[in-house]
Amino acid sequence: MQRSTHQRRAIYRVLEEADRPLSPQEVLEHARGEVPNLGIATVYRAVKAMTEAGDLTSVQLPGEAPRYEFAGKHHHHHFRCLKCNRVFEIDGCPGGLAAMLPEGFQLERHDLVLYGACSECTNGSGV
Amino acid sequence: MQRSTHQRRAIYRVLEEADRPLSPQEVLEHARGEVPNLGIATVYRAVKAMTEAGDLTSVQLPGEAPRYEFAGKHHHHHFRCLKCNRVFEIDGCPGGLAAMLPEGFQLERHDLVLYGACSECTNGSGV
DNA sequence: TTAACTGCAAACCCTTTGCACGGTG
DNA sequence: CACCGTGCAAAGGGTTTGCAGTTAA
Repeated sequence: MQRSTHQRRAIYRVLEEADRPLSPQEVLEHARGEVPNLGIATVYRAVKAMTEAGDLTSVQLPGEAPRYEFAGKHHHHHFRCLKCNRVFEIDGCPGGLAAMLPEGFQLERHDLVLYGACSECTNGSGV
Repeated sequence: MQRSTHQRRAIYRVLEEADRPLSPQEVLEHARGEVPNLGIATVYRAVKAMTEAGDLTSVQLPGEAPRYEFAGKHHHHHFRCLKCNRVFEIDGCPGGLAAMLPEGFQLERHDLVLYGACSECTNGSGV
């Protein structure tokens, strides 16, 4: 079993407090508030271990490095802001995807990623 | 403007003859049939230039290296068969995606990837 | 002719690994 | 006390860049 160390608790807490998937680099920057000497290698090792343990899942957007969020959430998708590059969770899910498939194809799962501007980056249109 | 070189014509032809998106490495391997000393750097530079010129588009599936295909196709998505790993184009597109966004978010574009079994791999269920 | 293109190899970036020390159980 | 976990730094793998020679226009 895994040990509960100062570093891992900090990493866990950072992911817990963020309401969005974080990259290892983002985790490092946030967690250094608690553990100043935290190394990036430790973050990589921790998220890998937590993912294998089932506590985290990796969120992989096309062409981008993996981000991590807590596992066990309800089915959801992601939105990436093209200005600040942060990734947000989106609760909705379009229906009728199976109807898009050709004859004989069977749908098992799907990934949907929306791109645009988040509310903070949408200046001048209502924030 | 770009020059028409032996290497670029070979790279172009390889992508033209393939009926699926190719990775730079795959392009290199195929194109070396015509240009034995072709370097990987040249492939990267060529696909980058052709993409910027609008001749190619990159196809990026989550967690996978980018592949390239000819641009100018109609808006479409991709289906990857979990058994044979081939990627197919899907013509349909779900609507109402903007409605899934939180207040103040603006939708610009989206990526949808469907996973499952293609008709050839759906053995025992009607093929 | 001349400036873009190419091949090679080194540089880069992100991620992983090796090692000796520190801390958990 | 035994060993896992950590930080540092070096190694890896894939992509990009610098340079001098080549080639298209």
